[in-house]
Amino acid sequence: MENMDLREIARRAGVSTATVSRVINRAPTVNPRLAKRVLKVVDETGYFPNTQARALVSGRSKIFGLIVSEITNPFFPEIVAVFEKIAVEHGYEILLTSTLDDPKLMESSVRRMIERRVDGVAVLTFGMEELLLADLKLRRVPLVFVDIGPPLPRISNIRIDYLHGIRQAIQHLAALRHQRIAFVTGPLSLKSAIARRDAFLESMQELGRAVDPHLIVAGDHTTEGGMDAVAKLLDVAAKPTAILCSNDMTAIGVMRKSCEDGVVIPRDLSLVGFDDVRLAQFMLPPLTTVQMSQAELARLAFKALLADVDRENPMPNGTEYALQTNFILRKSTAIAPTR
Amino acid sequence: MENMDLREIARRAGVSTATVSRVINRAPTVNPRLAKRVLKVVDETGYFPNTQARALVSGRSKIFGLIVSEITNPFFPEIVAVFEKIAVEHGYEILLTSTLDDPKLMESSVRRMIERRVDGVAVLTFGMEELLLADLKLRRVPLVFVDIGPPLPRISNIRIDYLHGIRQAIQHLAALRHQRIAFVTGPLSLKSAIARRDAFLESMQELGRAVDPHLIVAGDHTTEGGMDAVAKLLDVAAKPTAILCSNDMTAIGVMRKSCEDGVVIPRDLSLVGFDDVRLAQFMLPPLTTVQMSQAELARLAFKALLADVDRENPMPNGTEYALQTNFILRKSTAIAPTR
DNA sequence: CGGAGATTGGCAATCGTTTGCTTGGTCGTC
DNA sequence: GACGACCAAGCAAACGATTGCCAATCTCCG
Repeated sequence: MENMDLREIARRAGVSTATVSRVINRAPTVNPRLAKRVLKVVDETGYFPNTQARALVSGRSKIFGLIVSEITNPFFPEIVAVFEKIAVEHGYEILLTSTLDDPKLMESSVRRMIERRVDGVAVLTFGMEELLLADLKLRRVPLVFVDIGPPLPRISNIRIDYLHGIRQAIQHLAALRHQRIAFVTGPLSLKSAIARRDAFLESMQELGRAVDPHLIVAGDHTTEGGMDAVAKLLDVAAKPTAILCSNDMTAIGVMRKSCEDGVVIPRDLSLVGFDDVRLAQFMLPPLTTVQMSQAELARLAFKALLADVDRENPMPNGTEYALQTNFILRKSTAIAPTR
Repeated sequence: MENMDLREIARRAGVSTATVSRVINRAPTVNPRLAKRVLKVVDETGYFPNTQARALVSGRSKIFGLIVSEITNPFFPEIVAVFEKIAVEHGYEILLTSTLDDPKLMESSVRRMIERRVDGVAVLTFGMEELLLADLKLRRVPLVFVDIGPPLPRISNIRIDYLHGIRQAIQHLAALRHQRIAFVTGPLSLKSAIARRDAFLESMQELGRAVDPHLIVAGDHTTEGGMDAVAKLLDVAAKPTAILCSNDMTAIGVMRKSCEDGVVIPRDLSLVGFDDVRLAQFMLPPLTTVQMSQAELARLAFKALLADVDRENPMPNGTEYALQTNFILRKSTAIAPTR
């Protein structure tokens, strides 16, 4: 029961290991009656094929790597969950690594992926240095990035339309008569953080609004960063009446700090997040935010990888996928306070 | 560069594959000068050993399974992060699966673990049916459970002292003159949910308090469950002035719903959670809770697994580890309202 | 200088599959 | 009735490492 292998199954069923292998892999060339006999033995013995042996000879590990920046950031677990679900449905496992945006860890992540011979890697770090991926590229492993992948065969990109949702958010705030709208950025080492900031600037410009540079402060996509940002913003002479944050964690930090300082949201200050983390709706007040669907992102990433694996002649410039962002109205914004 | 194997390294270094293997595995019997020469070649070629081939012959996959109930519950990502970090430090990878407390998924989880030949499994679902683990037991894979593992060789248990923290919480509420203290349970199919409820009952009894059965309502460890629970509790004739929840997600749901109903925490209602999820401190008001350290739990689980792997003659009744819980005072409790 | 004992490194079997090639048998067709 | 086409099943060679066993070399001492 414990140490079953192909050979043993073959012996018990009175066939060769080749036949058993074919039965298990549903090869069409095997006589149904024989197949049934073999399957019966497989069932009775509780035999499971050894994935490593299989991987060794077939050259396919049936593992996809998934690199995220930080699993404890609530944005990612949802992605992991969906990606895992789909992967399993397709017979894949996932090798999950967190980089914490630390180059050392990125390198170790990539190394781990190569050692385990993954069949593809989804890089959802929103800004990882491409350099470190040289190794992966070299090995012709299919890759999928968010926004930053180079146009090469077997490398896909998911292009995120940050502007769409952010523009809606800004228009919403403008309609509420907010004159001084601040923006808390993410770490500017991340391409995606820059893209969000730029989408903010562009949206403001579209409305003919000048942006006071004092109203753009740097955060780091953590709650702590959000708290620090508020401290800076409310210290300014002309305080903002609305704040847009580069992600929800930042916004949650802003809420927390404002509350401590006696600033009431949304009465005194309107607040908009970004990501639409599941918890956003459970904040008090429920957080208005820009949604970037985590489930959809995971689906696209998997689809991209699966499309490139087994493909003999891949697109020479890779494939592109698009993901929309959308404004979600909840309760953390209100008409601007009159002074 | 791309297709390096032991043989090729051996050829280039002018030695046999056996020697290369020994160098890589730091066998003490190889001449240091030779070793240096081999390592140089390994470095130059960017060679990585093939883990599957290694696993096949050595019988050790260097993978630990990690079964959690739901990765999107903020309690778990922290565990995953710490477990992963330690695992990597020890040369292990992790195979993560979520069961969503669904028997079908539990079975598929176990099957996936066996197929990939994991060297051990940490079952952190807080109440998985033991039945499904029959397969794993049979294969002599080291296992670690929370509270519910049977006393068998290579099976460890992490015993959680729910009572300690919960007793502190109840004493705190009693000191604030709360007469009517309610409890929102988790899904009672989980052993851990039962244990928490029992700890609540025992703590109340210690203080000579009778518990009104109407003040114990069923939740399901989700925010939605917490919201429903409040609806039931505040509908009762003699409303509670304090609520203790079986986990933080439930407490967050309670906060949300209370707020909607105009009940102010902590003025009108004191609230205590359980788990001490990182986000708890960012709630408004910051959530008072009972801490069960996720990092420590992950550390213990890994330690338990590592201790049992490679061990020739394991403890006949398994090993036990203990994890304390502790009361964490924040801002969601206050003196009972006088009516 | 010779031989015992300790090192060092190579040969080859092995792990559990997949799969190209071969073989033996069945069937249809002329 | 013979021949080729076709199908099903088996043989055996990989895949890329580890490791037991043995042979060669070296060391050291009598």
